[in-house]
Amino acid sequence: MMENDKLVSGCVMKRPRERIIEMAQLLFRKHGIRGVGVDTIAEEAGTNKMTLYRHFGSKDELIAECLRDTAGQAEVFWRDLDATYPEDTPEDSLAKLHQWVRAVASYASMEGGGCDLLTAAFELPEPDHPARLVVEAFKREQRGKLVALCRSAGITEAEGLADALGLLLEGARVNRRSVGPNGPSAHFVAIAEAVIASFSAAGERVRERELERG
Amino acid sequence: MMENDKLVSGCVMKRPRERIIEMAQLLFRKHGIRGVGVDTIAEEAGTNKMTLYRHFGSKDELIAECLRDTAGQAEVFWRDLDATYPEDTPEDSLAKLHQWVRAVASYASMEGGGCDLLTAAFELPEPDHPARLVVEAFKREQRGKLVALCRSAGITEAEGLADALGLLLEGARVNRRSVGPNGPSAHFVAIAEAVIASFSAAGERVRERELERG
DNA sequence: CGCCTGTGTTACCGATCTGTAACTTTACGA
DNA sequence: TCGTAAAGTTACAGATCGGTAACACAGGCG
Repeated sequence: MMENDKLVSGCVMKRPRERIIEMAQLLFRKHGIRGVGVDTIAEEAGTNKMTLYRHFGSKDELIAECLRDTAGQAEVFWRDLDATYPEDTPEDSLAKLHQWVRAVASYASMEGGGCDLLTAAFELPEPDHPARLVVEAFKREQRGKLVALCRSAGITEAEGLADALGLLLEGARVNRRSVGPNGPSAHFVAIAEAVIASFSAAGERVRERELERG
Repeated sequence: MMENDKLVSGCVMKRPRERIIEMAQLLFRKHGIRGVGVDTIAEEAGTNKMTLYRHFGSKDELIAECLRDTAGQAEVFWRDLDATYPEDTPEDSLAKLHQWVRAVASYASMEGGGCDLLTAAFELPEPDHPARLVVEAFKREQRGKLVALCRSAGITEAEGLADALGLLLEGARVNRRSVGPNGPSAHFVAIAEAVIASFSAAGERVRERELERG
């Protein structure tokens, strides 16, 4: 029983705020953000519209809060990755990079795994929507972490490889959304491995050339 | 003056059907598909709701028609490409592949270039929506053409390269939508070239090995 | 001239949307 | 036991949504 849970008539139940966020995330994934109203969210969460508005103020703020919650799951993701490969040696970091590929692939192949922020970016075109700030900040942060991982793995063009992997991952997500899980996105791991290999080989060639020169 | 234009009080004007489609595409890009109503579309197109419904029957059908129109532009794209590189030799096909990269990059960097179908896939989650059929068919068709191009360019793993390029392109589009045109998507051409090079080199290595063996 | 097709106009339907007001009930802690 | 804060209830406002009915009007063509 967690900190913010409550006992209602003998039944353990999370508090309304959490129930609303979880149900909103679920319904947003199922029907789209604009495809579900606050009334439905509140009812399905086992509460009512007034409580929802007392907690979040507006639907837009609820959306932003849902995205912040989703983005927070990425921290667990990186913590797990750091726990598996705690060393900072180039060899361990390269293994960690390969593990990153497998992990994001398995996460992205889950039901709506990691698509929430992309969906928001597409469904809410208004440039000053509170949700867009969350999306932008998250994307930049993830790119930074991936660049750092590539760099400590000894990749010379760390930013190039990180961007390549980032685009491939987002492409895999969106492609899965378009043509289903059996399309090109199914080969994400193989493609990503090939790209990593080519960037590693490029670094090797540079190093060999430097050795030749003296 | 085109076939379907009309002279109204001395002014050349396209017919309502075309005006509605063009204005709908524009407004869908600006406010999202669910973010704009049929009333607004009709008014902004200089006509009225009844005419819209007489032509398209429903908003969903209008959406599908808009996507079919957008998808049709890809045919012009490939025709231009074929016109520039009419030969089928591996050398010309490889040059054509590089030209494909540059062309889709410049197309994707245009205002909402090629994002309409992705937006629809994200905004319309219902699996039997008429728009989803258009999206799926289009994606498969484009992949087929790209695979064929890679193959005639002498790439051994034609499908692998085609999928890699496809995912990169879709990733670039969606990334641009998330963090703007100055993010990782700005390096799409460089990344795509690197990937092509690595797939070409892989083929070279295979061929060298076969030569060594006999 | 009369016909016909395409288009414009107005009014309307029922449903749903975000958001608010006022009030009642519940739970928990001092 | 009483006070307080969170949560539930009901009703409603104002707007917008997709979609339809009925009718007026226009131009082209025989």
